Amino acid sequence: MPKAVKAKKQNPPPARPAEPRRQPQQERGERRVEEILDAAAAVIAKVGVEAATTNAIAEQAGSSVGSLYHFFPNKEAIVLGLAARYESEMQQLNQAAMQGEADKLPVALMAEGIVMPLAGFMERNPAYMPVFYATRDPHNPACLTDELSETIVGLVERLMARRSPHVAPAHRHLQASVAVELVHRMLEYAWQSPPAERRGIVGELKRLLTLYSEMIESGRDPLKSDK
Amino acid sequence: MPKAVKAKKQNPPPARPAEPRRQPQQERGERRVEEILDAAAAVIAKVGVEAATTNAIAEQAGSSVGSLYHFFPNKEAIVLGLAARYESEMQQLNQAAMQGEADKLPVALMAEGIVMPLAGFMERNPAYMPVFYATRDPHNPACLTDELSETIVGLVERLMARRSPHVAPAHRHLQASVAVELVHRMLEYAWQSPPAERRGIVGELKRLLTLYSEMIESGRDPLKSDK
Amino acid sequence: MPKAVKAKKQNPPPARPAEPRRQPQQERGERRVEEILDAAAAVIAKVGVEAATTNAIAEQAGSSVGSLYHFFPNKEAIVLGLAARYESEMQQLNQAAMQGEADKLPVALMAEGIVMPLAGFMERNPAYMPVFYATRDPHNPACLTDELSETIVGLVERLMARRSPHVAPAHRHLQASVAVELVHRMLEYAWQSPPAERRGIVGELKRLLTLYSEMIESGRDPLKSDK
Amino acid sequence: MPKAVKAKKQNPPPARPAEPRRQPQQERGERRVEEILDAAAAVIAKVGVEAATTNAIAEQAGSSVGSLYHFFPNKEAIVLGLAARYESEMQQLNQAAMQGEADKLPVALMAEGIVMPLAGFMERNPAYMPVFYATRDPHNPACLTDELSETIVGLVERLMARRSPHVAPAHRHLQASVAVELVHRMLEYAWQSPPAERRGIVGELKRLLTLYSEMIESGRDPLKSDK
DNA sequence: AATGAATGAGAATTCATTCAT
DNA sequence: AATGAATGAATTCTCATTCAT
Repeated sequence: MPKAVKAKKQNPPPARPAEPRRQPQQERGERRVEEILDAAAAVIAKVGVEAATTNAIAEQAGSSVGSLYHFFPNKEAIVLGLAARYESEMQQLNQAAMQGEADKLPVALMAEGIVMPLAGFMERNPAYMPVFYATRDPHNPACLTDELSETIVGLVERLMARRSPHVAPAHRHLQASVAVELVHRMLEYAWQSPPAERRGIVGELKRLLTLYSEMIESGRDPLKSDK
Repeated sequence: MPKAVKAKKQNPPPARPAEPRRQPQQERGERRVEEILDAAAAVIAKVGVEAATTNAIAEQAGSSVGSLYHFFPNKEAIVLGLAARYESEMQQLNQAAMQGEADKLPVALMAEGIVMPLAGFMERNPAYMPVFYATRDPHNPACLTDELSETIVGLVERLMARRSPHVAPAHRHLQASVAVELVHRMLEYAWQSPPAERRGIVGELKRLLTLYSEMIESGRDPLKSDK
Repeated sequence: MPKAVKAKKQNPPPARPAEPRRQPQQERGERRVEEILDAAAAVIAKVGVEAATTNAIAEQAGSSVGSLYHFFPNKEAIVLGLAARYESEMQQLNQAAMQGEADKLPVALMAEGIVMPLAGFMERNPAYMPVFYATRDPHNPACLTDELSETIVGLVERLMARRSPHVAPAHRHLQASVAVELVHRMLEYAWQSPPAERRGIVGELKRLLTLYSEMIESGRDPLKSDK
Repeated sequence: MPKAVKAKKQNPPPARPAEPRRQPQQERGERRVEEILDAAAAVIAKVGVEAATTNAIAEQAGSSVGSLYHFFPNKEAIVLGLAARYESEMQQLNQAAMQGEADKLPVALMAEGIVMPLAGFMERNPAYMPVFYATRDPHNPACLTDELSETIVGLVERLMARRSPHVAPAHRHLQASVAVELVHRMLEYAWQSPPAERRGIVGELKRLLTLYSEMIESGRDPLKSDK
């Protein structure tokens, strides 16, 4: 008798607000929050988001669960905290890549300037992808849909607006989103692959991004072009 | 001597018993295996791989856990069973798209012929992406690295060999892999997005694939191309 | 392709997680460890080792499974913890029986002094035998081979060395082991028998031990003794 | 809140009669019963009584569970069936050892004649000890208390009656029981020990049995002898 | 008789979260 | 604030036994 499947239900139903239980005002508190996020990143890099237990994170932080729950209302909040931290770092990287001379750079160089810093970021932050994926997974209660990359997409849109002012805004939004996802997901692929293959994959990604940018800036639609 | 005693453990390595279950010997059994996989797909589509419990799957199959474990040694095997089923369906789709006239089709049409059937497949099989992702996640014990897509990559390589015989085999392998992942991951993105946006994303994916194919067949490297 | 899929499995050898639990850090924790062992002894005395469930033990301890698993990595560790506790109690009993005047006591009195305290111990610790047997059963994962009684055998050997210095050490080890097992197993028999018969069996055991000691000390081999 | 521990309860409460479901009259049925017992012995020798599953036994017998349950009402009955088979073999061995010339043999030779055939029996029947122990374990539902060895004890008593007619019958029963258990349990010890040590242990057992027999036949009580 | 699929209660173990100290 | 013990629902998996074919 096929019945409705129960969704996984965690112990009590913790009201979803999930904002940090208190804004740490003392420096010690802020340091602790950072230590916990560092620990969470380390644990998540090792075992993934699901398998990262709050106890493991606390231990890695040289602390105790109880202490951890002083600063975060639940595990989800820790993941979101990490996501927020990553977002702001990413933001800065992207800002750097998309400002000033980026407006007039040849597309190939622009692609290089966007992809390589991100590749470096992923190399340095092995927990980024698991966190990113968890916050995108519609089955995950901590899913952020896309609040996370919206700001980055915004950056890209603005860069595109400067380089290709003729494109309709709605279309531009789509193309910016696709470009952002293209870079993200192919970098994820690169880092899921054996290290020896990464360089090659990243190269192809740069080519893809260059081709896509050329297309946008030229206004050509390859699906219709019969040249 | 009030001490928490350490277990000796680590005896032999019986990880989990996980003995392969007997192949179904009666027709009824084969039907059951299919029903269980169907049920697993339904549950996974609803709640994801991690949250899909064996009990929920059994219930959805109108069966009991015991019966499920009669055919599958553990939950992981169910996911892998689904993956295998998907792979063979995918294989057929791709084979259809890459045979015969695909050799001489214009790239845009070839891209269309590859992307659209896959998009339809994903539409019909909402559990495909969760399963695919789980079997790719290095943190997941059921991770298959890439046995799964190797055969598809092989198909693509052969198509490419016919259309662009000049490319070096090693490079061709890289490009085929990248093309397969591009399609996969961007389709995943499309299906993680609100339905209204899917058509647009799929359109951009077709453009990306077309551009990439053009690049390969023309032998041009956009990273070096003189403006 | 309706096949029961074989799991790949056999990854690394993580048998069971079974990480040794943290030593209790607070006084409360030490108390809990003792309570859990007490509860385990009570439950095992009632239903045996196999049938003693962790939930039953936790309940008997007035605790919860989770708490139990806070201190013991698995059920096996609880049994081993009990075994260790018993061993150290036994050690003390034996030490008392084999020191000082035991060196020159007539064999019959020595046997009395060894057997009776152990009989009392078994009377007071009805879980001893089930635990002892489980830790000796080669089919049991918690089998300790004989680490457990080695220390007791050592005590006996030393007593024998003082009383019968002429015996070759290798032979002495054999005889000490046999004596220890004789006492153990016949006491087990006594406690598996109806209470009314115990006294008689224990008496015969004392006779056997006395005869065996006489034999050792006299150097006579009854298998060769002339009629 | 310490509560009463629930005893392990197997699925339905199968009425304890547990006699073979049918007396196999056809030869084929008898052969099947024997095959199943052989299979059970093999499996039990490998994994022990508790871990021997009915499915494993059926498979080892080249049969199916269903078939197995045609001949035995439950697992317990299989173990008891094995026990009965062993008992009758043992009986014959003992009968051979205790007849005719055993009446006048020197004790050392009598001990030899009793111990060695049993040692050979245990060597040939590695499932004997697990089965024997299971049917003696008061926590085991298949516990037979001592119906099993009663007949053997009877044999010994009769031998003793012929060799030492002066002993009071009640005392003789005790001594016969103790002698039987002595041999049994020390042989069990020998077979739980590494093969290299067995010969030595069996030798000591023969000495013990000889000493005990000498004591009985001489009427001397070593606990009182001050000689 | 034989086969093997079906059942489901029950066992071990985990882990997010709370609470006493 | 910090610590770590306590909780217990939830999950995976087992296995004796029954049943349909």
